[in-house]
Amino acid sequence: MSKQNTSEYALLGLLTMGPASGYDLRRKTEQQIGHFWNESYASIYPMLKRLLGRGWVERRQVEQSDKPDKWVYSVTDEGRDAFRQWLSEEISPIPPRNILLMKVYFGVESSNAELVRHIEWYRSELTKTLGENESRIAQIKQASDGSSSVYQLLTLSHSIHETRAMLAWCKSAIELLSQRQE
Amino acid sequence: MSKQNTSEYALLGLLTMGPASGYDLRRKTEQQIGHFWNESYASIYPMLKRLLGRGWVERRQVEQSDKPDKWVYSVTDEGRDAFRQWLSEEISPIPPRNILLMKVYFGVESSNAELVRHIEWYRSELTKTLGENESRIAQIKQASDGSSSVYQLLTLSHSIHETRAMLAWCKSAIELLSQRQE
DNA sequence: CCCAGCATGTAATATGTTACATGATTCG
DNA sequence: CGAATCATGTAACATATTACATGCTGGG
Repeated sequence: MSKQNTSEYALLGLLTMGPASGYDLRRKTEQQIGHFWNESYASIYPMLKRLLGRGWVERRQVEQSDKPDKWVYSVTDEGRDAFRQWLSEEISPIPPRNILLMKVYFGVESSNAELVRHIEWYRSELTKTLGENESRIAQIKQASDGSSSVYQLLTLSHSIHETRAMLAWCKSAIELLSQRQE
Repeated sequence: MSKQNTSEYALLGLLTMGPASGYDLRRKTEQQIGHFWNESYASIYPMLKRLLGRGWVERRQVEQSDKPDKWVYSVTDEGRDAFRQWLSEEISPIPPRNILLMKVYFGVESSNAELVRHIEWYRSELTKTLGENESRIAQIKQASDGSSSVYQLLTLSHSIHETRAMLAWCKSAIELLSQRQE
């Protein structure tokens, strides 16, 4: 596993679920895998070009009367093989990066009021995330055929576990910092 | 806040706690803030150079009889001001990237046994992390003067909350995937 | 003498982000 | 006609990772 290229595999994975244009992929990355993977949109077209070059995807032009024409990409057999191969490979951990915790860590240089302000911002972000993920789960459960949605639900459940834990931490951190005299 | 440069502030922050050489910082980033921030070691020296250029740190050469000579860096007043300024700035969220969840999401292309294998690897990583963080907490509580360690403890508590939640998810995910026929 | 640890760096490569550039079509 | 959405891309910049390169010192 010399190179990661995880973002390329993200696109490839989305294409295993059905053909899509670059523009489609742009939204799908956000809506479908956005809660655990972010895509830099500017690199979607270059990545598709590379995938084409490797023969992992192919594209055909689709004319549309109501909208501009578009290129629709789909996975080739080699692409699907490569994707499955990647799925089976060992994962190398992504090191953490949390700016909030850095500001907390260096709290002696700051004030407790300032820290509480940051943590409250964090809490509001988390609350938003939690709501989004809970409504996604509800949506999937309604529209579910029952089988392939298990995996999506598992990823959402992961995010919810994580978010709830972070919210609990926020609560205790805010309480602690508010009580303390500086 | 045009640019982030959070890594530079990480170094600056560590230097507000006391002078250190590049080599020291290399270990400190790992041991002290490693659980929420990773540093690419290759960039420590270039970053220190930039911090020097801005007048945020200064350095003096320290001769050592038993070890090679070294440059010891310390924060200037301007550096401390810049750091405090940065501490007060609003945080912009770092988008998530979780390879395990990507492999779970595309589980239909894989097998449940393979997924379980990945999740078990993840669980072992988490267990290791949890142990490390718990022993760090124990260490700090022992050696504590009681005041400035609150912030370190808070960041560790965050990691522990997070890790425990992830472990709970692993358990339920493994149970679910093991039961299911494919 | 060799290895481990201390100490500082560079080069090459890969990856990611921001902003910009262009143009079609539909709807109000 | 102007705004919104669909659609594809590039250029410039910023950042990160891997591997390499060098040299000191102490201890086995």
